[in-house]
Amino acid sequence: MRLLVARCSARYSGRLNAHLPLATRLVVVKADGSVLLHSDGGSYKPLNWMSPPCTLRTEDAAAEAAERGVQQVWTVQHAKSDDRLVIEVHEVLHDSAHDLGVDPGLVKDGVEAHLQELMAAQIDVLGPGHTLVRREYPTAIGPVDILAKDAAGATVAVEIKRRGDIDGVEQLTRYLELLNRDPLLSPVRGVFAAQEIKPQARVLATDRGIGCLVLDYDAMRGVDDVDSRLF
Amino acid sequence: MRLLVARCSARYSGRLNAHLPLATRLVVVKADGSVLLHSDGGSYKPLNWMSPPCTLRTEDAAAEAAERGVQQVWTVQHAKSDDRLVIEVHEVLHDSAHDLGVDPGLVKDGVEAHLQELMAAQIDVLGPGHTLVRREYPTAIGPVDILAKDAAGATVAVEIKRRGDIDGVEQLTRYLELLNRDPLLSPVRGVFAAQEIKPQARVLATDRGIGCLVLDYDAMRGVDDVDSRLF
DNA sequence: TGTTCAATGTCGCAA
DNA sequence: TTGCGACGTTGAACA
Repeated sequence: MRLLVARCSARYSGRLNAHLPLATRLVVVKADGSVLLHSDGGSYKPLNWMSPPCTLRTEDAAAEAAERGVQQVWTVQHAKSDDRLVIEVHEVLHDSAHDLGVDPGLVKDGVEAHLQELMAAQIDVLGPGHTLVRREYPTAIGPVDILAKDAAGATVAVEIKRRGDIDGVEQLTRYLELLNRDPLLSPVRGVFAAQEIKPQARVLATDRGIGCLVLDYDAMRGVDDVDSRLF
Repeated sequence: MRLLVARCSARYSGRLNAHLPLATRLVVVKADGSVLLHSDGGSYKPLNWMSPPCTLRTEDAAAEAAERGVQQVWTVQHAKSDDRLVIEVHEVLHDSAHDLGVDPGLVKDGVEAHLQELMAAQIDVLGPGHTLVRREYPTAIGPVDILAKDAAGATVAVEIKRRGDIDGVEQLTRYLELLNRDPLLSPVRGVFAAQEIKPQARVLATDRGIGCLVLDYDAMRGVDDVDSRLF
């Protein structure tokens, strides 16, 4: 990994065109040739970058550029597309290289799949008398998160999201349309369940006769913990 | 901005829990207190990070941690949430600080807004005789990108995307359904316009009687440049 | 300040 | 490889 702190300007062309005026920035060159251009603020997203696979070519500035104060020109060319990042280095304030080795990677502990597990285990959050048919009920266009029966024996299809927006309602709508073609299941009622449901999504769901259910993750996990202790 | 290259492990807790095993990494501390943890590969996304506003506390390792080889413990606490990143520094290989100043920021060109401008100015890409009604035509569920009339005076609703996938077709379908309820506009025809249209999106659009239009950004910009020179 | 939508999104999984 | 959905999404525009 090479770290450069330098006054520089940059130009990206590829999926869009973008330009960075002259300023002091951090340039990170990773072992795979990828390049990040960071300012001293903002978030983790660089001002500009090039993703691997790509190649970096560094060269002294041509006469024309040197007159504008450019010392070096770094060209980062993507290997599989026309994406290109050109950095004009005006002044180097720091330059160092480091051998980092391979990273073992991040170990995550997710929330997303957990909601589905918890809901399957506590299917009565749908209302008294509900029973689980199965999780990930397969259909031609993908698995329905949860299929259940209500107290009256009618089928209920549940789509679970952490954040419930309009896309999730569309997804559930497609499932319902398909499921309702099956005479063994029809009529199938839809429930859109999420930790948070956006107003527009709620309106759309309601308009289509789909129920909305806000899930309390902490409460459900709490119940689950109690269960865990009992067994 | 402080740059640290160090053997370290890290633990994040907040919206999820995650752990980074001991390895050599780059730690970037920005002027606003935000922290990035980068490995020597992957994309521009750090392995772990803390976004501003947050505060960094660095301290020498307690006896218990020192026995595990830890020299320093860096705790990055988010100011407005419980998000926390704890870095255990085992060995410092590089440590430097740099004054970068404020960045003038990135200038972009070629995003969806540009496409919409260009298309409004060159509405005849829809076909001869088309006229613009207005951009961002408001409806109850959000603005339609472009509303136009064709040569015969019939209404055309256009949804513009940089990359056209299935979501954009769904969006346009919702607009069309709504617009067609308006007797003053109905019947409204739909056109899905994008620089690139995914095959699945094209199939879905065609199935719903929605036209597909692939936009050549460079060509449209070229025409626009010519116009700019003329007036 | 909150909501909505685009993004050079990126990332991971499965068909 | 491609499609598809989630993301500690981030970021910007707008109400």
